[in-house]
Amino acid sequence: MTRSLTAKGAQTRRRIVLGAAAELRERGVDAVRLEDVMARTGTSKSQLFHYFPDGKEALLLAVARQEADQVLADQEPYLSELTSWAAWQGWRDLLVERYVAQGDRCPLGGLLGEAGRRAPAAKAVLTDLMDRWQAALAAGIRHMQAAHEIPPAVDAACAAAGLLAGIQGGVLLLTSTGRTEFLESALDLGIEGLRRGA
Amino acid sequence: MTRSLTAKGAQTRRRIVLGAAAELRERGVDAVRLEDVMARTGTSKSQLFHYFPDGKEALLLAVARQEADQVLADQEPYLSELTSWAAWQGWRDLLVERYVAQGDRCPLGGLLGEAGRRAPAAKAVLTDLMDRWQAALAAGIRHMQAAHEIPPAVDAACAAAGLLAGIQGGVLLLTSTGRTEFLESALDLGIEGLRRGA
DNA sequence: ACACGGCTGGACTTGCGGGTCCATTTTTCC
DNA sequence: GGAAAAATGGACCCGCAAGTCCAGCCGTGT
Repeated sequence: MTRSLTAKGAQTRRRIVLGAAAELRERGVDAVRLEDVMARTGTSKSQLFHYFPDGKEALLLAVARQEADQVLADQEPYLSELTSWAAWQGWRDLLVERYVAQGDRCPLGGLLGEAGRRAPAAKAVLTDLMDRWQAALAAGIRHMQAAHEIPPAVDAACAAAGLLAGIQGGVLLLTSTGRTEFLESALDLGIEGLRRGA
Repeated sequence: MTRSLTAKGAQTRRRIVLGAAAELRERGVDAVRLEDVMARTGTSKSQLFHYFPDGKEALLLAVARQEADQVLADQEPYLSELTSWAAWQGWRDLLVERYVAQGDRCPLGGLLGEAGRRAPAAKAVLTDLMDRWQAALAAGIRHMQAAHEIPPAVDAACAAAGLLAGIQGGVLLLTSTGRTEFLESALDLGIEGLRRGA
């Protein structure tokens, strides 16, 4: 993107993005203040605008990209290798554990809500994330179908979409109500449904 | 709550809440400005603070209560009478139709996200809504079990939780990506799962 | 009718937070 | 070593929107 970045500059930029991401998780999208990011990262306002001339929105967009990649990376090594029921179960457990540990801090939850309306670019990042996520699940389903573990009648894309919806809703309800049953039930029902060919 | 309300006063108050609700749907939780509510409802700032002395947060809380009740009311007459597969299907279709029509405006989506963190009262409204919603679904499942349409091994509460998670995620993804497949798949898979006893 | 209390209008204050500017220091590169 | 470019510090500006205040209006009851 922006050329001419000193090693020191790149490091500072990275520090800003990471600090902003942490601040985002703690405070929420629209409660993040540039001042907080400055304090956490030990930078000044001129630095923020030096590396992100388009201001807050551009910074948050960079953070969104970072977090979106992280969401998928956090599901490895399971997500890319959903080739056995054990892998599915491991993936399920990892997901639950991770989001329970996160508590009410969802890195992208805020963006999903409605922040995307004023920031179409952020919306694009989110839809792209969901596309990749759904594709990974669908690939896993097809692997299992090839291994005759899931009936061929199952539409992989549809099943993946439904499962993904369950995850998102489960996480949403986890963050807002503090209860894990929604996420766990959604995952268990979804996986059990695959087994039975729903 | 507030006593000594003239008929005219009650009407104005109601007008404010309704107008604020509309504004909330259109602009989102934290993008709502008191000024917008004033313009839409033809009221002045002193009126807003007259009826809601605690300011914006109290107003939005009143709106949240109103909208939460509406969400359940909108699912009638199906939600209370999930006693046949036809009723389940009708409920499913109604839900999809309603949210698709709403487009990217979700009355409570914003609150679910993270607004609840700074407004615990709003959070309580949401958890209460989800409780009632889940209970209604569980009741429907038990009806079907009594009619031997759903295997008795199914845990009604868990299945309802999973289904609800799918709905929330489906709506969330509908509002953020514009695609209906998530909501539809989640509902179809959930209902199909009930049939098969997942 | 008249007085009291709720109702309404609108100007004003205040604080917060994003964005700008420029002077200074540090790095890079020839 | 020195000029040019990048990195940094921090003071300043500005608009927006929540919340305050008070003066005047209605309508309700005795």
